[in-house]
Amino acid sequence: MEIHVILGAWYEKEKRDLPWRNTSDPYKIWLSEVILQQTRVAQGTGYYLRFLERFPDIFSLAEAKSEDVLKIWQGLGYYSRARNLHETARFVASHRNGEFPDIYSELLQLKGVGEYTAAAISSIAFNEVQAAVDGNVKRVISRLFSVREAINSPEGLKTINALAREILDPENPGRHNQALMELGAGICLPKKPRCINCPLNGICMAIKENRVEELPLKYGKAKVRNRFFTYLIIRQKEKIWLKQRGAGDIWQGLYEFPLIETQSQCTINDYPSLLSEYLGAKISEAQINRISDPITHKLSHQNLRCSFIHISFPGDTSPSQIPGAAISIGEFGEFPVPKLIERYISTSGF
DNA sequence: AAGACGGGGGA
DNA sequence: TCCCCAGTCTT
Repeated sequence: MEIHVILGAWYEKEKRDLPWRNTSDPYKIWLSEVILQQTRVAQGTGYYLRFLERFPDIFSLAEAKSEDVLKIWQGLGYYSRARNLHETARFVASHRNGEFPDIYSELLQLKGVGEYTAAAISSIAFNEVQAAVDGNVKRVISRLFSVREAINSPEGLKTINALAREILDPENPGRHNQALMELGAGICLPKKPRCINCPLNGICMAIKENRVEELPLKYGKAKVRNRFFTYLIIRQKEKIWLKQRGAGDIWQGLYEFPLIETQSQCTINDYPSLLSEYLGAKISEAQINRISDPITHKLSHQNLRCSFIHISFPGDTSPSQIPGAAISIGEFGEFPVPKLIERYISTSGF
């Protein structure tokens, strides 16, 4: 199914009831968009309601004293927004007979109305097919398509804008834009996104590639990805288990011990369930010989926190679920392994 | 392309 | 503390 269909249905069901969503008055939509520039809904809502109470239409705003406009704005920050709002109101009132511009290109000429706000107003108030790309949308799109470029670089922005236009709902651009933003504000969060509740989690490229936490990329600071590895050094008599790494990740083709990767540093308490799940067998504590202190291994683009758990099976039987294959310890030197593994073995032994 | 512009809230 | 928020304007 098309993205905008899923998204639209989700939005109808989950959208918040916000005061500016029950109007098609461009004055009110314009006001809400300006207030919400770099401002959270929770912070802006009270200002929106008080502003409208004091200046219910564009003429009352146009006739107001600038001190009174700023007074209402007091505490909200970015006060140029209030000045531009006032100036634009006077312009529209005097030069356009109070009629708000109704197309993107003209909205863009207004003071304080940039690309995002022009697209938002034209799509929401006038149903013009324009993609409104704000911080939420940049994040959602970059994850949805696993965009490799930084979202604050010119190329990255071009990519995001192009994708935003592609997935736009031509029948309902305003609703679609708001749905994308709603998703970014409530589900596709900067940190700890709630992918489990996301209507698009089945088609999200970042989820598929396990890159949700590191996206969106930002130019300026080198984003180093943190990963948490727990290696299982599994021995039975003179045998030890190794596993070859697959494509699409570091160390492709090299060998290492069976590995459990977690999203965060796991503690001693996590191991029993983690191990039994991974090996498909109950691991009694007696079989765990040693757990190393975590080692940090730095790659240019990743920080690896690695722990090693030494496990032995004294008898002749071992779980059949162990990933990889058992080799004799004597053959270990014949297998290519990452530096990290080599270093650990040379200092700690098997 | 980079900096200025605010204040609040969450981790 | 740091990051980010329904961005825009200026240099």
